[in-house]
Amino acid sequence: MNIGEIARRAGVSRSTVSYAISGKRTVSEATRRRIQHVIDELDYRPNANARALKEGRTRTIGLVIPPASRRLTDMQLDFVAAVVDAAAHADLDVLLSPSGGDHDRSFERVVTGRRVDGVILMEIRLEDARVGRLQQAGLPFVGIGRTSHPDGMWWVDIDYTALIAKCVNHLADLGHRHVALINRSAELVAAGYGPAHRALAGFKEAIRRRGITGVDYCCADDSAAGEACLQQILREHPEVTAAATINEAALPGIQRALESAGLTVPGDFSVTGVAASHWAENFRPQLTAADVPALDMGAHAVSLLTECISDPDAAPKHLLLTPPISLRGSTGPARR
Amino acid sequence: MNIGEIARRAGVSRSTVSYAISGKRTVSEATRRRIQHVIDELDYRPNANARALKEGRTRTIGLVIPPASRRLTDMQLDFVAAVVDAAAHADLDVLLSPSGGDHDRSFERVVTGRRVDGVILMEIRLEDARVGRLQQAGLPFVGIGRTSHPDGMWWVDIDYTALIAKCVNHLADLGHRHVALINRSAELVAAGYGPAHRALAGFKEAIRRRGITGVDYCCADDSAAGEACLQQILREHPEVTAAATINEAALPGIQRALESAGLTVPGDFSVTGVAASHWAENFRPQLTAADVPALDMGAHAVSLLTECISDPDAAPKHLLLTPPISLRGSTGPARR
DNA sequence: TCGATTCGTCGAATCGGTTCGACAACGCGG
DNA sequence: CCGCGTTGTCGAACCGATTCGACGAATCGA
Repeated sequence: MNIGEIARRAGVSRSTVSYAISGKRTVSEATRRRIQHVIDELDYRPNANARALKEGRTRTIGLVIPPASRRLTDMQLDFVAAVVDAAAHADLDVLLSPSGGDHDRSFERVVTGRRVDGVILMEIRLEDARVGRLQQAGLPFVGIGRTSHPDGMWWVDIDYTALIAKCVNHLADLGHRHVALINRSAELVAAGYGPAHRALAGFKEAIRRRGITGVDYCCADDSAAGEACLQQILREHPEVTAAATINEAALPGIQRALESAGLTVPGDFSVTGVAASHWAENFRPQLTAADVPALDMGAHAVSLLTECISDPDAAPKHLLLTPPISLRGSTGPARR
Repeated sequence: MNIGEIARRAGVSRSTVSYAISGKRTVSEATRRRIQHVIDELDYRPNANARALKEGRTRTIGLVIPPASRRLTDMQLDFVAAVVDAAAHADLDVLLSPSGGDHDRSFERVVTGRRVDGVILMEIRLEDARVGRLQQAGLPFVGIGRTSHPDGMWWVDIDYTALIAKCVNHLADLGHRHVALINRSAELVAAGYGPAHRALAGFKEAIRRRGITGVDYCCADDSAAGEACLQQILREHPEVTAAATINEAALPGIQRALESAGLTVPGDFSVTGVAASHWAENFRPQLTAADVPALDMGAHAVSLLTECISDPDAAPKHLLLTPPISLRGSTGPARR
C-alpha cells in the first residue's frame, strides 16, 4: 500500500504516480485515470511521515494548553474547540501538548521534534520562558495572550484592561461609589498571568479616574471560592455595592453568597465582568458582561499562524480584541 | 542539525550516533560522551518524522472528539484532559481530530495517513460507521462507549443502565412512586447515542421491577432547556416527586424551575443522576449522584490502547465502570 | 523535411533517521 | 603463538514519499 505498489499496478513509475496525485507536472489523461483507478481500488493514501520528511513541513500545528491537572476554564475550552475547528477547515491537524512548567518533555518534543509547522501557545504569562524557547528554536508561533514585552511576537489577546475599565465606568455611571474586583486565583497572579494583572491594572486606573474606591480580591476558580470571596467582601467592606469579575467559575458562588446575605440583584448589589456567554446566561438575572469571542479568537489565531508559517520573516502581527459589553439584567443604580 | 552533522562533529559515523542515542548496541564510554557533548551543544533532537518513517510507528495517538461546533459536555472535557495527561505520561503525543459525520477529511487523514499508532474514539453511537472504518483500516483503537455489538472491539464505558437503575432504586427506597428521567437531547437519542439509550433502558427496567411509574423526557444540553423541561414535567405530571438525569448541563435550569415552582429540595422534590462532580457540587443542596470517573477512564483508555497497539491480535479487552453514587443532600423521602 | 518545442514519463537523488552485516582490534585460554 | 569470542565502529540498505534532470516521442513552424 505504498506508492511503489500503486505504480506497479498501474504500470508506471513512482514519480508518475506522485505527479498524478499532486498535479505538479502534466500527466496524460489516460494514465491519470488508470492511476486514480488503482488508488481508489486500494484506498491508497500517501504516508504522511514520508511526505513530511521530504517536504520539510508537516501540515500540523501544535496547540500548547495548560496542564490538564489544572481545570481549564470554559473560555479556554471554547478556544481550544475553535482552534481545532479552524485548523480542520484549513486541512491542518492539531497536536495537543499539555505544558505548564517551563521544562517538560511534551513541550520539548513539540518544539524540537519537527513534528509541527507552528505552534499556538495558550495562557501566556507576563514572563514566559516558553516564548523564548520557541523563538530560539525558530518555530513560528502565535500567542493567546502576550508577555509584558510582546513586540517581537505574533499574538491575539483580549484587552482585559479596557474591559474592566468599561465595567467600572458602567458601574460608576450607575452611581456606585464603592466597587470590588474579583480576580482569578492568587497562584495565577503570582505566576504573572497576564489577564489577572491587566484586569487589576485596568481596575485601579478606572477607579482613580472616576474618583471612587475599589477593593480587589483573588479568588480560586470554583464556585465555593466565589461564595467565600463575596462573603469576605461583604464582611470586610460592607460599603461595596457592586463587583466586577473575570472569574467566571466563581459566578455561581457569588450568586449564592448574595442570596444568603439577602441581597437582591441588581437592587441591592450589581455584578458585571467578563465571562463566556453560558456563564453569563446562567446567572440570575443574566449577567451584564463582555462576552469573550473565543471562537473568533481561535479562528484568528489559526489564520495568523498560517500566515507567519508561510512568511516567517514578516513583521509580527497581532490582534487586541475589546468585545462589547452586553447589557443584561445584573447591574442597576446603586442602592442608597 | 541532523544526525550527519552530529556524526561529523564527533568524528564518528551516523550509525554510531544512532546507537549512542538509542543504546541498542554498545558504544564505548569515550565516544558516547563525545557524541553526547556535541548533541548538548547543538541542542539536537532527532527528526520525529524520519524516525517514524523508518520505525513504522509514530509514538502518537489520535483522539477523535465530537465536532467542536457541538459544545462538549464537561464530562467529555474531563475525559479529553485525562487522555492528554495520560498520554503525556507515557511519552505519547496526541493528535486531535474533530469528527462527527461519518465522512470527514480530518478523520480520514487520521485513519489512513499513518500519522498515529492508534486511536481513541469518543462518543460512539450504537451504530457507528467509524468503528467499521477503523477496523477495515486495521488501525488499533479503543472506544469510549460501545456500539450495540461491541464484541470485536476494545472499549471503556460507563454502565449507564446500572447507574440509572441504582438511582431509581434509591428513589423508590425513599418512597417515591412517580419519577422522571431527564435524558440528553432528542437529536442525540435519534442519532443512537449509547448513554442516552442505555440510561433509558435502565430506567424503564428499574421502574418495572419496582412497580412504580416513570416518565422520560429528552432535554437539550443547556440550562434553559433544563428549566423548560422540568416545568413541562411538573405541568404534565404533577404526581412526579423525583427526577433522575444524565444531563448535567440541565441541572442549573432544573434548579431554577424548582425554585420558581416553590418546591424545596429534597423536601418537595428529589433530584439525582449522573454528573461530573463540579456540576453536582454546584447544585443546592449538593446533588446525590454518580460521579463519572472521567480521569480514570482516560487513563484506562490510554493504557488499553498501548496494549492493543503492542499486540493487535490479542483478544479485545474492555472495562465497564459502575461508579458509586455519592449521597449528598438532594434526595429525601417522598412528600406525602 | 528538418530542427525546435512541448508533452509525458522515467530513473535517481534526497529528506533524516534506524538497523543489519561486516570487520578490525583486542583479550584470553590452550 | 594461534584460534576464538567479544567489543566497538563503519558502510550500506531501507522506510515512502517528492522532485529534478534527462530523454524519447509527438507536434509544430519554417
